[in-house]
Amino acid sequence: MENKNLDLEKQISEFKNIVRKKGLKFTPQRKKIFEEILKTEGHFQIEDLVHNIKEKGINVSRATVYRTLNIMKELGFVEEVIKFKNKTIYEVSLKHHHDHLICTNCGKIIEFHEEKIEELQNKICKKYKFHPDFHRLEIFGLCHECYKELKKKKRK
Amino acid sequence: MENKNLDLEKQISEFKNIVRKKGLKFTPQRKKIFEEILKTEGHFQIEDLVHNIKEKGINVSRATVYRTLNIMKELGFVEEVIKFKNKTIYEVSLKHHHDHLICTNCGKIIEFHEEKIEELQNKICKKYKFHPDFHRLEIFGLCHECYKELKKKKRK
DNA sequence: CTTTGTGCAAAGATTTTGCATTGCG
DNA sequence: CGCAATGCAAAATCTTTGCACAAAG
Repeated sequence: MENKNLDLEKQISEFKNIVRKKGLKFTPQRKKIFEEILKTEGHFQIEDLVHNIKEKGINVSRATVYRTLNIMKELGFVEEVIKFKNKTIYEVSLKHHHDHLICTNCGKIIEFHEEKIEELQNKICKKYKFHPDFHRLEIFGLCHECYKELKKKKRK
Repeated sequence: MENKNLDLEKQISEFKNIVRKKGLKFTPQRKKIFEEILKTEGHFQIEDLVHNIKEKGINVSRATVYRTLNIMKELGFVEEVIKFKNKTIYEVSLKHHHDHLICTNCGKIIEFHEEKIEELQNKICKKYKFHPDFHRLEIFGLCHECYKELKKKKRK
């Protein structure tokens, strides 16, 4: 628990330094948004963020949330990872790269990383003389729980 | 050329039959939209479609284009494949499955298919007891031409 | 003739932006 | 103090929808 708080402070401090190094300002709003993002399990949607912040009676406007996220994206603290049903899902980029299994029924996101897939991708890029920057691999389908549930319903 | 027109008619006819089989109506608008989609090189954006149709003086409203695309998606004639910069890119699903290299500079889309990646994906799904439906693999970066061009500019 | 489709305009949803004001550094 | 950030509301995008009318089957 204490450990966690130390981590949190360390990350916020790092964020502060990087923001300032870029000639930007470290405002209470940016701090708050960053804290809220760290509290998520790694993935979040903007509207959830806005909602969570509003709920706690903290004054950060939607515009600021959007603007801050764009800055964080540029600074590499978050990534736009998934677009599904016209919603953008962001991801906190504190871990190493991974891809996603997305349940189209319950919305659950499972992360995975398969080095061999990354290698094959590089091979393909070479073949097409393509210079990759980043990629997204999203597998949509049903998680085990939803699959079982839907199979049960079908039987009835 | 003649061959191509035969193909076209055959595909339109198939579309007509499937639409009717579903109890839906085969209207001139739906025919027109389908024809325009077939004319693309496999990928298109809704607004381009609307624009192309409008330009030819054909009367199909934006609402009808959106509604028709949703139907075509359900019927499997098109797929939503890429979300980039808040734009949805559709793909005509007449070819076998493939993935995409997307140039973030010029927007060019290169298609590829790598069976080994598909196999690895299946392996991963099994590991997580996930039941895949479809997937998207998008590699963003620079195509060879843009890479060369941007390198040249940087030097100056 | 019934039911579905269309066009239009309005409404929704998501994201960006202009401008006056605030506040960090 | 100067410049960047904020909040607000308006606007810009993209997409869906209600309703009256048209047309397919």
